[in-house]
Amino acid sequence: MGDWKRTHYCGQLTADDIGKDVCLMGWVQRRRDHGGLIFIDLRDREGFAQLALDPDRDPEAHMKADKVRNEFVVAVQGKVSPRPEGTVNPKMKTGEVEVEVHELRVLNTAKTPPFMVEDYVDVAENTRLKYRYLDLRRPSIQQNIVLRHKITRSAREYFDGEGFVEIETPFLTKSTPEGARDYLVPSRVNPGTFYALPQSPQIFKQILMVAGYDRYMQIVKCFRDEDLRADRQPEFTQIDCEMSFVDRDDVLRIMEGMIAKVFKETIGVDVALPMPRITYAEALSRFGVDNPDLRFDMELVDISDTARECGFKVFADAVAWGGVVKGMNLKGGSSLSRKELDDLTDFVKIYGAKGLAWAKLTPDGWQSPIAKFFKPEELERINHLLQAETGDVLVFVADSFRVANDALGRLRVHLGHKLGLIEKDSYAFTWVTDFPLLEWDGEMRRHVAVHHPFTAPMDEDVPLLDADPGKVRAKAYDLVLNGSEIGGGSIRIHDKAVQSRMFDLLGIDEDEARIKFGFLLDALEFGAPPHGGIAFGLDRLAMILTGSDSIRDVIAFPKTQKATCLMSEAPGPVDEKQLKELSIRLATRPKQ
RNA sequence: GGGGCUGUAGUAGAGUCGGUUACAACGCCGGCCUGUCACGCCGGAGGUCGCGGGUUCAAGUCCCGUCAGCCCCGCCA
Repeated sequence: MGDWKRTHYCGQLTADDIGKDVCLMGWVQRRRDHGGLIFIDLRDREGFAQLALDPDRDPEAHMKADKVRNEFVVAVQGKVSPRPEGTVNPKMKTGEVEVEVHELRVLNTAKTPPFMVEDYVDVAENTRLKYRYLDLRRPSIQQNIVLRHKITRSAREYFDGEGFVEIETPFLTKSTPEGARDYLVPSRVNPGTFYALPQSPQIFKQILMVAGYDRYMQIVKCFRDEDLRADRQPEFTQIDCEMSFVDRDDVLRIMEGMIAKVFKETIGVDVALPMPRITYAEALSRFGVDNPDLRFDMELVDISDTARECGFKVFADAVAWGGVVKGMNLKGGSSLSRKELDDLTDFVKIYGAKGLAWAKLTPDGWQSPIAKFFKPEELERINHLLQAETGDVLVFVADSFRVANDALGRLRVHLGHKLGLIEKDSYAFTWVTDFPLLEWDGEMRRHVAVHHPFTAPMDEDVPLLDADPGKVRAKAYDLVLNGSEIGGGSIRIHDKAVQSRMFDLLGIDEDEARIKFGFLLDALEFGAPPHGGIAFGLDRLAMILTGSDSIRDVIAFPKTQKATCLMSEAPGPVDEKQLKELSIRLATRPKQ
């Protein structure tokens, strides 16, 4: 670079800069050699600038430009000038100007990249991940990463203004029962023992409340050793909060404000407050899932009462065995072909449904393989319940409450996309409240916490803890955006007796509770304030705000579905010496 | 653990019914070109058809296995 100092970003040059002497530094996007004149598109974080190298004006710079190739790192000094009449490029932000280069320095050469560093090239994901540093140079990914920064900046600003204190909690901590599989870290100093990387800072943030910090927040990595999905990585980031002396409504109100500020400051969208709320029970009943996508209608309708008496054995039996029959009206869906309807049947089978009954509403009534099993008045009643009109398609699942809701709920979202019911750039928020506290686990033959073991039951349901634990509702809440759970939290138990009762119900005996998180139980006995909090999934929030289909597009260095990093080749084998220091012997040799 | 999709020059693709030397595009290399901007024109190089096995006179193509990437189920308090 010599003594050169960059004066401008490439992407920020405008007509206002005409006449200025500038120094730019960046990467060569493309070189266009006209025999005489050479043009170079120079790229940096902020965009592109066209460099013009004229052999008559600056022969030495022109000669150097002749040797320049894609992705070379180049510095230039020159004058910003208006482009000649007729050569303005309206497609380019800096298309009105160019830099007349007087001097050019090649700061570094580059091998020919394995793929073009451009937005529109379609490259296999494994190639992108192996050369992640090149992929990250692409403008669209850079915009995602910068937008992610804006999210955390806005959130921190907001929380600071609301009196929150950012406090770090340990990564080397203790394995806790319940929840996801832990990532373990062996302790060298204490042979045979392990730290666990936190699945969330849950216990520590509660202890910070006991410690009197009152309002805590942290933007923090969490680790869960579970299988990956398009929106799930083994290490991910939470915007984590906890507050003392608050009830549920306090938490929701303050958190809505944060989300609204983030939306305004990242993508300029005004979020209407307060956000709508729906109970867990209502969400399940109307949408089949606890993360309803409210960008479109097409609600589920329970027709069990009609199905119970009907002549179609599949429906009647399902109800007789304690299940339900639910249906959905695909408004104007008669354009769906027989093949497409069959595909929908395959779709619901993924979620355990045994089949999907369907009926097309023609001017003559039901056109359906199952029409013959129903009396006219039964069809009439079902049509009425589903508000069916000519041109609609009705679909039904008869199964257990869980399977019918799950299958139709997922089908609803599938069809919402397939039938184009979702308006682009729309953001439908809802709080989901009143989750059940506990869920019966048939395999483990005991209750498990729906949220986590520190979630408080609703006051009016506390008596049910003994009578009917499965019926107890929790002071828990999720924030759902466009059908994606972007945050979840609860008011916590701050009373040792209730906490002990909870462990009891979870089949965690006192000794085990003491070993696993006795320190929290101890802390609860030293003046724990009423408290509660929430954690937002930063990655999912960033996905939605950037319109990304994959979580990998909003994480600088993501992992593959097998939880490997193709760039660093982690995880990898370690030296025998390292293992010995850690008192570890391998039962399995790593695959070569 | 299970289901599905994909894998062919550096990149992303075509490759018919199993049949001659595996195509054209972008990129790359060389040459020409003074207003392009996905510059243009001419020429050239570049292949372990993911890997292993099988069927066959003959396999990119068919079969079996395996590996990798992606999507999903299970899992993810």
